[in-house]
Amino acid sequence: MAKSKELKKKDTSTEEKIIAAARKVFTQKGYAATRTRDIAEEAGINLALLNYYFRSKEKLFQLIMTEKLQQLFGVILPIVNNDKLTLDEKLETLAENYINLLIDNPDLPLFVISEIRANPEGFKDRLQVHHILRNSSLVHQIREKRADVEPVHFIVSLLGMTIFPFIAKPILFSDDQLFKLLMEERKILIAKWAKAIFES
Amino acid sequence: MAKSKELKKKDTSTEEKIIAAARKVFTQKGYAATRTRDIAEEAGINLALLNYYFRSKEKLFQLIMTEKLQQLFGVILPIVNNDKLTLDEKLETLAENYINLLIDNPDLPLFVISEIRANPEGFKDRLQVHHILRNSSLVHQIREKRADVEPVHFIVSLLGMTIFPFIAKPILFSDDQLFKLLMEERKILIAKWAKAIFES
DNA sequence: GATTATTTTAATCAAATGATTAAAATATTT
DNA sequence: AAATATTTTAATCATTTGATTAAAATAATC
Repeated sequence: MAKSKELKKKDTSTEEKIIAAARKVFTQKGYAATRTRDIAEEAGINLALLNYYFRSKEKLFQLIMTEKLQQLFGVILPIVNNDKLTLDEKLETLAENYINLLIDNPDLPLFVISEIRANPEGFKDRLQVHHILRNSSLVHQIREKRADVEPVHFIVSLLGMTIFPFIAKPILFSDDQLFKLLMEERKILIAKWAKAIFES
Repeated sequence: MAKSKELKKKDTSTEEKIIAAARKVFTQKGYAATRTRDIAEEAGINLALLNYYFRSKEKLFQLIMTEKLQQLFGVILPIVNNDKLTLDEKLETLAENYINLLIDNPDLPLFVISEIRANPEGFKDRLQVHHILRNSSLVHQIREKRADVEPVHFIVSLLGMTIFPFIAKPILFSDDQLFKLLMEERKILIAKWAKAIFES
């Protein structure tokens, strides 16, 4: 059979079960409030096995954090740096792709921000934010269009309109279904509004 | 003497010192990551005395949380509900007052959101959000102006542009002095941009 | 200066939690 | 079926952490 890669073990390996559980618990409760016992239970295995696979809570956390940072920046960077895209195209693509990502990972922003805040030293270098805000293709295009306003203001507004609803979700929205609908609507709205801001 | 209220004790009472320390540590690290020993140390007293004044970590936390919720909504409600203010006046006042509040309390939004997320049950009722989003004077004015778009979209954008920079501060901004300057600038920008969004 | 109130010291608890271990049980492979 | 690998059981450790206690020390008040 052509599609037989490695069907030797179960559909999801134990390691994967643990990682999936860690992903869920860590992103939901944060590092400090997470107990390794929670992760083991969520994974459907016992604490001893968890510590057999990953030697410590910290190691498991780093794994998840690295993954989440790549998710978070993985969507932005290719767009922000793409010289082929016009400013308007960037705005449209960013809103669309970012909201799609956040609909699938609603906990992502609050998790990453909270943990970086709790332990900033460990991230200072790993973040490519400085580049996005100062040297990216996006920044240059913004400067060209509006030399009178610091580009960071525009970018923060764009990110704010996009990310904030997911961060404030626990406070602002109770109906999960409605929330998803609104966020779908929001893709076009944000692109439109971002353009309006540049013209104002 | 006319201005002698109660000069019997020190300039700041022990109780106040503890509360101030709790305010600082809780809002910086969150409930789960805060140790009562940290608070005691920050207050310059010992753990025994802290537990003598406030019988538990939880009690002290509730005190701070109540205070922070009042801060957070105390600025919004009087504006959002004020029928005397036009929509544009509301936008201007909100941006101005909210950013002033956040400059003095940069940790406020991330703290409140994180803790509500960690324990939503305890807040479901205490939040007047539902009213702000559905029945406030602001909502009515928005609906009048733009019947084609769900008002919550506008409000979320306004809040996003205002609050998000303070939430993302640990990631986006390293220079504290520069950050303050940018936020000052932002007051007028947000009001202007919010208006532009309504017209677009 | 004696009395009262406040704070510290230092020891200690109990519970929670991250982590380890060895042996038994179960599943997988050969 | 035998050999090997995986997982569970269950007990146990060492720390951390919230909380309490009684006695001593210090400060404030009368």
